[in-house]
Amino acid sequence: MKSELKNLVGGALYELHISHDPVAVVIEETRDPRHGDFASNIALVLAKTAGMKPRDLALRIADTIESIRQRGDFSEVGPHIARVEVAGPGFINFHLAATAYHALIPLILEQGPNYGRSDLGAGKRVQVEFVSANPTGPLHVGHGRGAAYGAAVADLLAYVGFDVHREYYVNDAGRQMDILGTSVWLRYLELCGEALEFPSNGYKGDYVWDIAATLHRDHGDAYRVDAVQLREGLPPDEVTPGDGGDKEAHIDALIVSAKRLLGDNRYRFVFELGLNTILDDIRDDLAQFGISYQEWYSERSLVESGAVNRAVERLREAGHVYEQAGALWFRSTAFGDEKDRVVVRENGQMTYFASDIAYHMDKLERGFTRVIDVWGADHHGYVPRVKAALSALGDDPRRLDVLLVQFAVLYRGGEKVQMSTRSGEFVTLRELRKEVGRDAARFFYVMRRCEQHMDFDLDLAKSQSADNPVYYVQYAHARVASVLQQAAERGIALELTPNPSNDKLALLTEPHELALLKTMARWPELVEAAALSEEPHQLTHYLRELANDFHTYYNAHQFLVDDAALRDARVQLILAVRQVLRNGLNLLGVSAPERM
RNA sequence: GCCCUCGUAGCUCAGCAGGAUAGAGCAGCCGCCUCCUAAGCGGCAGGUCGCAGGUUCGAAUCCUGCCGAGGGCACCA
Repeated sequence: MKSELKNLVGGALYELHISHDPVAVVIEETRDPRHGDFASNIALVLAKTAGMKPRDLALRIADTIESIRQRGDFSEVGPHIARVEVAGPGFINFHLAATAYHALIPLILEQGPNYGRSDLGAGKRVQVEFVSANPTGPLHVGHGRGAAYGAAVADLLAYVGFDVHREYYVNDAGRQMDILGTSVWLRYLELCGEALEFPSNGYKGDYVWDIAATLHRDHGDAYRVDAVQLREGLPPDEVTPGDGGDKEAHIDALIVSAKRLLGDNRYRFVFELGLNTILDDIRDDLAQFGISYQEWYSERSLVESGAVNRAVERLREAGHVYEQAGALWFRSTAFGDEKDRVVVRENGQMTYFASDIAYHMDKLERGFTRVIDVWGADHHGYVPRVKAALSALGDDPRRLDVLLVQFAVLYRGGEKVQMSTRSGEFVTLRELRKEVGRDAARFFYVMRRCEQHMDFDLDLAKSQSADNPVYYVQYAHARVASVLQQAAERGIALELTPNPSNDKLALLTEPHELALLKTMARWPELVEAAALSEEPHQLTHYLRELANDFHTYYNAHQFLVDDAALRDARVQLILAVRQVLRNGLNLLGVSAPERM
C-alpha cells in the first residue's frame, strides 16, 4: 500500500512538472488516526525548490491526486482511498477506505505461514556465525543472549529470502582447551586417590568432575601417574594474590607435564573426551533452545589444513607483515587499527588472531555475499583488526558485519550475580531454561536492541513469569483457539474461509476491527525492516502491539454473535490475527499454544 | 589517557537515514467478569528526551564540546 501511494504521489508531481528525487517521496504511517492512515511530507520537502509555500504546494498536489483518481488512473490504489487532506504545515494525509483493509483477510488466510515472507534477499548467500563459545564448559546465560539473538537474525533473513548459513566456530585448538583437558585429568587423578593441589587457573566446575568420573569409571587407572612425579619442577601457583606465585606459568607447566607423562595418545584421548563431552552438551543445549546450525566449524581443522599458514603467507606476500623482537606482526595500523598486532609469537606459535584471519578469509572464499558475526560486546576492540586483515587481503571489509551483543547482567535478590567460567560460578543457559522456560527466555533475550545493556532479574523471571510479555502474546493466540472451541461446543457452524461471492467482510467497520487490520497490514514491511536492520526486537514490540489490539477488541466485542454473517466475518478476522501471531512467534522460536 | 556502546516517566525499555501533542510495559491510584480464559480491558497520574551550543521551516533524532554509566585497550583465548 505504501509503495502504491508513493507511485501515486510521484505521478501527481510529474503532472505538476515538479522535478524531484523519487527517493525523496516518503510515505509514512500516521501516529494519530486523525491524520488518516498514511501521510507524506513531500510538500514540506519540495516547497523551497518549487518556490511555493508548503501548504499551497500540498493543496495543489492533493488536487492533482484527486483528478488522477477521478480519471481512474493508478487503479490499484485509487479506489481504496476515502479522501486526501492537507493538514498542519503542509502534510498530505491519506484516509483509506475500509475496503482496502478487508482484502487483507483472504490474503493472510491464503498465504498462511508465508504471509510476510518475501524474496527480497533473492537467494543471496549470507552466513550468520553466533554463540561460538569456547567448549570449555556449559553455555551460560551470557551466551544465551547471543544464541537467541543470532538465531532470530538468521531466521529473519531466511524469511525475507536470503540463503542463510548458520555456523558455530568451535575453538578446539587453543591453550584454553589444554587447560580444560589438564583440569579433567587432574580431577581424574584425585578420583584415583592421588593427593594434589588443584591449580587456581584450572576449570573448577562440577562438569569437570563428571567428565573425570566417566574417565575413571571406563578406564580405571589407565591414565594414572604418581602425583609426586607430576609436581616435580613446577613453578609455584598463585594461591592467594601476591604470594609470589604465577598461576599462568604454573598451569602452562602443568600442561607440559601432562603431555609428557601421558604421552601424545593418552593426552589426546583425555583432551578429546573433555572437548567432545562439552561440545555434545552445548549441541544438545542449543537444540533444546530451538537452535540448529548448518555447520560446526573446527578451528583445529583450519590449523591442520594449513589455512592459517596460508593466511599469514598471503599477508606476507602483500607486504603487510614485519618482524620485531622475534615475533611476526601484522601492520593493521595501515588499515585503521590503533596498533599493530602479533600473528606469530616469539615462540613460534600462531596467535588466536592468526586463525581468526584465516577463518574470515575462508568465510569470504566460501562465497557468502555477506558475513554476520554475533559477538559479545567485550570483543568490540577486535572488530577493527579483523576488518583490517580483510582489507589487507584485498577483500571488502564491508561484507563483514559484526553485531556486538552486550552482556545480560544477572540480578538475584537485588544483587548482581558475579560470574566466572573458570571458578564454576555461573548460571547456565540450561538452568535459565528450566527456571523461566524456553519461550520466555527466547522472547526476553531479543526484546532489547543488541547494543543495549540488559538487566536480567532472575527473581522476577522466576516469581512473576506471568508478567512476561511473551505470555501476553501467546495468550492472544490461545484465545482465538478458544473462540473456535466455544463455537464447536455450542454447535455453531462457521464459515472459516472468506467467500468472494458474499461480502461479509464489509461488515467489519468497528474502529477496533480496522485497527487490527491496519496493524496486520504492516507485518510484511515490518519483517523486512527488522531483517535488514538485524533488529529482532522490532518483532517483539510488534507482536505485543498486535496482541494488545486483539485483547482490546476481545473485551469490546463479542465474536460469536447471532448475526451469522457478522459472526463469520469476525471469526475470519481473528483467524487472520492468529496467523500473524503464529508467524511472528515462530520467527522468534517461541511456541504458539492453543490453550494456556 | 585513547577507543566502543549507552544516558528518554519511579523502574525496564521503544521511538533515532529530522516531521504534527515524545510512546509502551511494570510499579501507583480509580473502574470493568449473570457474556468467547480477568494470564484480559478501560481510565488517571507521571518527562526541561544527561547538560550546553550549532545546523534547519522543524531536533529525542544530525554535528561539536562537556558530564555520567558500562565495556575494551596482551607475543590471553
